[in-house]
Amino acid sequence: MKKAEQTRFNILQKSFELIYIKGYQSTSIDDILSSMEVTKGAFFYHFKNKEDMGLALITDFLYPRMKDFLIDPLNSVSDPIKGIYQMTANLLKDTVHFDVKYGCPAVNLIEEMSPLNTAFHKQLKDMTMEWANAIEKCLTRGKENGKVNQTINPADAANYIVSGYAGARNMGKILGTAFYQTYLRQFKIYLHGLS
Amino acid sequence: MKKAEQTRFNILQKSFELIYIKGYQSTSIDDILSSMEVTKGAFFYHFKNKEDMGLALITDFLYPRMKDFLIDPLNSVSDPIKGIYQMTANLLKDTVHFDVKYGCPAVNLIEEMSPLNTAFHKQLKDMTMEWANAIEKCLTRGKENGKVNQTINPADAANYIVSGYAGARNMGKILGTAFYQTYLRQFKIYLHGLS
DNA sequence: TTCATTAGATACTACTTAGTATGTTTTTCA
DNA sequence: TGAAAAACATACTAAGTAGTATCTAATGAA
Repeated sequence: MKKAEQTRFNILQKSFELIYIKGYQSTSIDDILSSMEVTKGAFFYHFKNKEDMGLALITDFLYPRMKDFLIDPLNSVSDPIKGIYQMTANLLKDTVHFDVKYGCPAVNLIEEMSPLNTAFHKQLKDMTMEWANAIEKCLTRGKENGKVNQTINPADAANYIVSGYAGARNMGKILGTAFYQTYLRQFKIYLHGLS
Repeated sequence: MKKAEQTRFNILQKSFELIYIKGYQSTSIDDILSSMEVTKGAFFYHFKNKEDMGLALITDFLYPRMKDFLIDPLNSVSDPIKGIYQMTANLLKDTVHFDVKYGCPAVNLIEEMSPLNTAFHKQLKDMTMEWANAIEKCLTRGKENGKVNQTINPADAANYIVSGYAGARNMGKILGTAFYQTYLRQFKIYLHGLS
C-alpha cells in the first residue's frame, strides 16, 4: 500500500473505532485527529467532508467485512437451518470485531444515521439487503433440497433473521453476553419452525 | 398542573420530540429552547444539567407510557401467545407515538446512551426488564393453564421477544412499515413454537 | 535534475456548545 | 400587603465544531 493510501486507511480505521463507541454525530474530526498522528490538512485532502468520510467507512470498512464474514460463507452452506444458526452464533461469539457493550457498528449506524441522511440510508440499506438476499437464497436452496419447509417465505424469513440479529445486539447492550446465549436458544425455536 | 410544573413538562416534551429524531447527544439545549418559548434560565432552573433532563425523560415520559401501554395490559391477558402477539402488533401499528423512520424512542436511547453513561444504562435496563418481567409472568401463567409448552423457559422467551421488537424497529428504519408486517408473520412462527 | 502534482501541515474563521453569573419577575404564604 | 422564595430572563464564557486558506514537503514522470 502506498503511503497516502495508508494514511487514508489509518484515518478510516481510527474513525471506525471512535464512531463505534460514541456514534457518528458525536465523534468530531478533532477527536479523530487528536487520537492519531494526522493533521486536518491530511483529513480534508482525503475526504471532502465528514459525511464523505462516514460513507467511505461503510463502503471500505463495513461492507468488505460483512461480505467476507457473512455473505460469501453462506453460498457454500448445504443445510440452511444449521448454516444460518452457525453464522449467527459465530457472529455473536466474535469478540475481536465486536464488544457486547457497544453492539454492532452497522446496526448502530442504521439506528443513528439511517433516518437523518439519505446517502447513509441508501448505503446501509444496500448493504443490509445484500446480507438478507444471501440468507434468502440459502433458504430457497433449502426448499429445493427439502431441508426447509415448503410453506415458508424465504425473503420474509431472511429479513426477520437480520432484524433478529439487530435486536440481539441492542438487548446485548443492556444484558451483556449472557443474552447472546439466550437469544441463540430461542432463535433455535424459530429456526425449527422453518424446517 | 401548576405553571412551573407545566414549563418543566413542556421542556421535556419538546426534548423528547427532538431527541427522538436526532438522538440525545446531537440534540443541543439551544435546539430545544429555540424551538419553544422557554429560555436557558428556565431550563437550568428545572434541570441540573443536560444529563439530568435526559434521565427525567426516561422516568417521566418513557416509563409511564411503557407501563400504561405495554406492562399493565399484560396482567389481564388470558392466552399469552395471542396476548403477546396482539401487544406487538398494536405497538407496531401505533403511528401516534411512533414514526417508522425514527423507530422507537426507548430502543434508540438504549442503542445510543446505554454504553456511554451508567445512569442511562441503569434506568433503561430497569425499564426494559420490567417489560420483560411482565411478559415472563404472562408466559408462566400460560404454562400453568396449559396454553404454553412446558419445556420453554419464560424468562428466556420474554427477553427474546423484547429483543425481537427492538430489531423490528431497527429494520423498520431501513425497509419501512412493510417490514412490520413481515416481522409479525415470522414472529407467529416463533410463537407457535412456544405453544 | 526539474517541476508539476500529490500529500500533508498550520493557523485561522464563523458558529455552536453546555453551563454560569446575575439580573428581574412572579408566587406564595405569614 | 409585604417580604422571601420560586420561577424565570439575559448576557456572558470557555471550549468545541466543521471547514477553509495558505503554506510546505514529498513524490514521480519528463
